[in-house]
Amino acid sequence: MQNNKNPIDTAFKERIYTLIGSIPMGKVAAYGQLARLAGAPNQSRAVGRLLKNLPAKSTLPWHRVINSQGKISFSIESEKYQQQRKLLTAEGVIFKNNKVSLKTYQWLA
DNA sequence: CACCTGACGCGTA
DNA sequence: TTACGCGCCAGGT
Repeated sequence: MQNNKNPIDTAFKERIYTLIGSIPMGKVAAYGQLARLAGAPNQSRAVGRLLKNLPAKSTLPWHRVINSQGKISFSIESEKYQQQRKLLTAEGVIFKNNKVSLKTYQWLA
């Protein structure tokens, strides 16, 4: 266990993980949206870092997290882009001109 | 220690 | 609608 870790950062991380885990299949959430729900409105980049450092063994639906433009935040040429898009398409998310419908975000109030 | 980079987002032009 | 700039800030060089 890491002793002097900042409890606030740890709590933030846990909240983000919980939120991501609560995203229903076929729906998505934006980095900034999650950060906001976790109580840290200007930390969208922190959410991105969390996912980047996410251990491969994790079962979190990281692919359901995209940016506020409704697009996947990887280069359209990258393998990661293709992988994420494939996962989303497999659960019914429709892409139109590389973007998902805004309705896809409506998984919460 | 300075400087760059990035799984972001928003306001302006 | 697309293009930039700036805020934010942990990590890497």
